[in-house]
Amino acid sequence: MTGLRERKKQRTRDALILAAHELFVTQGYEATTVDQITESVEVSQRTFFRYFANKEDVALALQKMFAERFFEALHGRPLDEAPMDTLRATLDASWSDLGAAVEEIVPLDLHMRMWQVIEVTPALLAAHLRQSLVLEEQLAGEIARRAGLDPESDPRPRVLVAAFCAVMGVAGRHWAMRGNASLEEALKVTRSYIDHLTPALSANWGDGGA
Amino acid sequence: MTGLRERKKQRTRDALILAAHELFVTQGYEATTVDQITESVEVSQRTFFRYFANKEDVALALQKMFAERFFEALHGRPLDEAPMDTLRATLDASWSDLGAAVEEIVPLDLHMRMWQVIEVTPALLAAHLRQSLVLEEQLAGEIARRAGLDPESDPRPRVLVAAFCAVMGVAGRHWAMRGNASLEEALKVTRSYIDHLTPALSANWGDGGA
DNA sequence: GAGAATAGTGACAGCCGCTGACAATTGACA
DNA sequence: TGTCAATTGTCAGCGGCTGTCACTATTCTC
Repeated sequence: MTGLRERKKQRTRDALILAAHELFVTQGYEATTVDQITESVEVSQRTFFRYFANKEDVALALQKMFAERFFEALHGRPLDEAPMDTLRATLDASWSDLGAAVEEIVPLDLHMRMWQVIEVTPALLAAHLRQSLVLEEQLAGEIARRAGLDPESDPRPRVLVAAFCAVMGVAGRHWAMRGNASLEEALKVTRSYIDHLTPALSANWGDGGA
Repeated sequence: MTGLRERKKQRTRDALILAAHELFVTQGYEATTVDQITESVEVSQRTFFRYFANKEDVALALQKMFAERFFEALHGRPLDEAPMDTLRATLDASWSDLGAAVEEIVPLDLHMRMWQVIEVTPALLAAHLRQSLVLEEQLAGEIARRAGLDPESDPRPRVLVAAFCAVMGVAGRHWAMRGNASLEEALKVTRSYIDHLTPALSANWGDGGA
């Protein structure tokens, strides 16, 4: 279906991601040099930087895939849902597809451990947060479009999406550090955290929420 | 009150921050080299890296000051406030003090323009987001402590603070790019965004919120 | 199916951020 | 004033990243 050239490119790209993940997870991100990655794939360093803008990029390639899929999944939702329900439903719907897509490039277990490396490595965490912010802005634009609002003037889409993504982030961090390394667990934690959002904003925390 | 040595250190540090800000704002962050900064202050490059862990650090020094002051101000709040009210009140209380503290190092106008540079420069935005996350975690710990909750097991403090900080971030970005360059305006925007949080989470957006 | 157009790669040189090590200088304090 | 400790400058060097150019591999065209 696709040309030989294209397939070759895809293969080196995937190989770079896989090799990088293995090295990052075993040695740590900072301790791994780009040269080590390229040596293990047998390409030149220059080639690496033709596939990835920088060293962070290869570490966050799968996270980026997540963002793209999530955004696409949002398009498919029916228009009569309330905004918050749309986000929640998109989460549920895109979750398992995502696992399969990841597995085609690196084993899921490796991906999970990479997630922890990201949380623990300042440079990666920073880049990851910025990437999440890009997704957030896309989501806000789409939510506004669906609701027929102008995303520039009406703050509600941005505010809602910001809160939603923030909670997703907290859940992700909690899961990466303390949960068990399964996708289902991650989804469960995330859903639970999102359900805590509205109650947490209310004045009194008298009842148990742990 | 303090020794000569201490004062000298403070002065070089402030001079570095000021020089860096001027260069970043006029030339852009990436286009400015550390050598340019140190030349304009007449210290060696090595000295620069003894004051700042990296180039990003000097650009975010004032943002860091903000975070520290905000966190300290949280301590002073009465314990009988609801968590959300505490955060809101801390915001109001610490705002103007902050302007004064900044002005001692760089002119407020320069600081405002630096804020825009941060939003526009990927590397700086990333570092800024990570720094904000550190503040977020501190705040969550303190909110949990005040409420007598275990921050590990109870998600509510983290969720509340995450949502609050996320909205503050959206407001800050909106103000930096589109608002006028005054502190009062920034506070006004931020307050307004926070007031939109709870309504934005509700199901229907029928009423006008712009 | 041969040759032209194009895409992808490797090799090399070089800038810049950042660090370790050691020597030189400067302020603190008796 | 002399000693000690803190601060700084100098130098060498690593690693991330980029521009350039020649070379190779594929796709396209006739």
